[in-house]
Amino acid sequence: MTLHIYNTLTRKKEEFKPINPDCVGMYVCGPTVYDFAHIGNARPVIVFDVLYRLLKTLYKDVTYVRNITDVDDKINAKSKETGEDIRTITERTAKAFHEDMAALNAGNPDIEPRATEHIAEMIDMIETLIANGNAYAADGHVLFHVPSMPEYGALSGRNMDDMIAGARVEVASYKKDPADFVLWKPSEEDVPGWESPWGRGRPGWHIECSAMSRKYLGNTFDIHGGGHDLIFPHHENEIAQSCCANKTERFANYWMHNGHLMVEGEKMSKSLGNFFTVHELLEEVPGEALRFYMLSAQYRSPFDFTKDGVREAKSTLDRFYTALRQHNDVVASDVAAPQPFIAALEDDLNTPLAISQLHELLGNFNKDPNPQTKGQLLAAAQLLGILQQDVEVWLKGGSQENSGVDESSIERMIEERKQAKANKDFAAADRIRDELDGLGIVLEDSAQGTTWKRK
RNA sequence: GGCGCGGUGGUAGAGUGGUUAUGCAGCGGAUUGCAAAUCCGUGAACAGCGGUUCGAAUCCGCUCCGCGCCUCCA
Repeated sequence: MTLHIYNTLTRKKEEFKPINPDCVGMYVCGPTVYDFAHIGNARPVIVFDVLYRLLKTLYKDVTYVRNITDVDDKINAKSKETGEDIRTITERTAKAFHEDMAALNAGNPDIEPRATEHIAEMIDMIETLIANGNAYAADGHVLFHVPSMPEYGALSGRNMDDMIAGARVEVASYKKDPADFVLWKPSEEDVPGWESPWGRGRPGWHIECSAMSRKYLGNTFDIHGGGHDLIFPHHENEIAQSCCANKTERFANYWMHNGHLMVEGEKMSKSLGNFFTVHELLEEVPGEALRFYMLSAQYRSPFDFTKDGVREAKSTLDRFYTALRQHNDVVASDVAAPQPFIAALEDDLNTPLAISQLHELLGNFNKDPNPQTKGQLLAAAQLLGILQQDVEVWLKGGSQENSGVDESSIERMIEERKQAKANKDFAAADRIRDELDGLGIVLEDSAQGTTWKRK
């Protein structure tokens, strides 16, 4: 089995053939930094982190680029609303984003370019587009002229007539064609702006990805990813800009899009009160549980995020960690993840199937705790980015840091219970166990003694 | 209106034209002072209607239902 990827461009699962087998390039659309990342923002981060881990085992070198959008009208609006300086907002939000994603065990990309640091590259690209006859300046704006690109619409599978028919937005007077989109727009005094051949202004939404991906990955690269909703218009417009500016037929060879999140069966929205930021969820659930939960469905499917689901993911991880603790004395061999597990991931990141392999490994390990199986289990888990932390920290930290008992009192009560058991005073022993249970502490007796964990 | 995706057992969620997904929950058993953890066993599904086929939950068509996108939302 080799890596196969569902390509939005062709609507088929295809064998992945990198342009250069020694160095795979991947670009994923990153956050606009104006507010905490919500749980839906976490899905692509986790999914492409798993892909990155997998690619690194398959290829010598992988370059993963994920941008930070720090110039955007939503940021401007936020600043106007709170009075906070724009730079302060973007710096603080980017930092929070990194912390939250780290808690989800998602590593940083190799390169994380910021839009504001690549204005010159964007202006350069826009000038090329004008020179090539694909863009025009009007009213302080620069617009991409969609009819100048006959192939426009290939990614999203739509044609111009459909779009005009379905258009529900007023068409600005300076547009030559209703489908034309903004590359550059003028900035009023109180809005961030940069000097340009078209006056003081700021870039449109799509141009940063075209400019920055070209700078770091070249005119054509392997994989471009992002949320399903970005297919149109964002990615469609990126393709138009890049192919016309670079005079190439292909921008990215493989387009991957993750499905959206629902919350408790409903669309996540602030008004419904089911809007969760990663930041607030991390206060009640370990990031690893959120990550594992997200991976329980294939990345292209819509995902219904529920609190019950998170709890189940957490207790499943408990099972794995409990087994690892029980056989703490077994030293894991340095082996690769088993082939069926790899094959599942290579099949368009079939993480649910991969997880079922993980369960099989767990069963084998419980039956026969040997170094080989433990090594395989940990190697497989590493690719998913789970089961890498200290077993005691996981089991004793749990999700209830606030349950109010400290470790020394727990140890003391376990000692008391041990005495009671030695005296065959089972009523007293059970009373202690019940008391601890009420505090969220579960005891596990074994021949080696008693261990505990938080629920 | 246009384009696209999906409907699998109590639940979450894979999958293949004919043979057990897997987890959770349930039921029975082993183990345990009793539990917990673990192990063994077990029931249960492929939205509906047609078609192709020796055979379809898996391919095709239609119907019903749900969802997404259609200019700045991952």
